[in-house]
Amino acid sequence: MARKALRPPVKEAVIDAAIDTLARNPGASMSEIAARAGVGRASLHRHFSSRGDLVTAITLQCMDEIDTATDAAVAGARTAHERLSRMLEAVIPLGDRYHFLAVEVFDDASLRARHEADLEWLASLVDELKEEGVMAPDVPRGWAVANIDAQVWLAWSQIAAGKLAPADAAGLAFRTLLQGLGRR
Amino acid sequence: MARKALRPPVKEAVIDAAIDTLARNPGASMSEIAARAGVGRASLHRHFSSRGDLVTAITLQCMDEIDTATDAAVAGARTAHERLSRMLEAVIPLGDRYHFLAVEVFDDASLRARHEADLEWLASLVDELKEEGVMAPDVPRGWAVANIDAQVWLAWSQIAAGKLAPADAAGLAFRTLLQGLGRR
DNA sequence: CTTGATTGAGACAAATAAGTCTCATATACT
DNA sequence: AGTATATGAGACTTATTTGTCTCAATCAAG
Repeated sequence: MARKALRPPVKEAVIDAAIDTLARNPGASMSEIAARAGVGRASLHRHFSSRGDLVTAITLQCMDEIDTATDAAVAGARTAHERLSRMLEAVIPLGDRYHFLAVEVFDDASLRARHEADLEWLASLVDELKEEGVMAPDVPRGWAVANIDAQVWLAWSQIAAGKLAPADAAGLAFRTLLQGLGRR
Repeated sequence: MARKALRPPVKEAVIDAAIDTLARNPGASMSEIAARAGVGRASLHRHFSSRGDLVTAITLQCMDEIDTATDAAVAGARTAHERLSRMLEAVIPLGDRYHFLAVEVFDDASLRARHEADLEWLASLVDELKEEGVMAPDVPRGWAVANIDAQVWLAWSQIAAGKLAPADAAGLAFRTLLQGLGRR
């Protein structure tokens, strides 16, 4: 049953290490990333020509992962209310990816555009929530979007800090979003 | 009535410029900060021996400003409910200071300790809110604290982006905290 | 007006990080 | 086993940034 000891996939290790490292410190050096990936520094440049390339590739990968997970989770849902809930359940476990996106500054124009598109998706979800009477109509669109974004970010931060059980996170974020922290 | 054209206070200009610049880009160089302050780069080192010194000084100043503003605003309030409201009203206009603190990583141990103390103050406010029946008792302490923190951060971000009127910000944050974005 | 302090500008060395290249080694594939 | 490919380690150059220093100009105060 012993699997042959395959050569570890360097590129994936680098991507994971970079997401992890850059999420904690956006100014981390290539050496730090290589060290965390358990890889020689030269190998980084074999897969990504420059630091900017690496950051762009990682950003795109994170966006893809989040979008894919969101689409799959939201697929069968009938109401926006349910879509919001399922989206949180799906995305919060990907918090490290999400956290990276929040920390990273998009210098690339196409990345900014892509991010805008994701925010626009959230904005139309907000509109639907209002139509369903689940969300108060007088809440500004941008405010609602920013709050949904923030809940995902917060949830993962608390999980990563060991202050929140992963199983509780999405439910807590959902409740906080719609009902706040107030009584009842 | 014409005031004598006094030499502009360099140190204060540097501090303001540093807060502003570092809030947007924590990795900003001393040259960038000097340029924004309209000051020679050498003058930065005349007032702050190293980059670390500057960051520490600014961090402390931001903490002091926020604590002072909070204490003054909260002074006359009778209920925790009112203290929360007044705190938001006082701190959100200092958002640039606050934003800087959120972005900055505390490498200095004493700064970390000071920040912990501020969070502890929030935590006891949370406890009081629960005793008053304003906040749901089953909300985890850390979650509540993180959410209050996040609302201040969010409010200022939206203001800075021109998406939210400064006059509406604190009220919106307060309502969102206690009632969420839900209807009623 | 004179004196002393502060500043801006620029030169300079040291440190750090990015990117390139080489070479010996290890792995995968046939 | 034999070959081609990928890796790790290190040397090296270049660019950027930090921190120091000097000097002429400016400003404030007596």
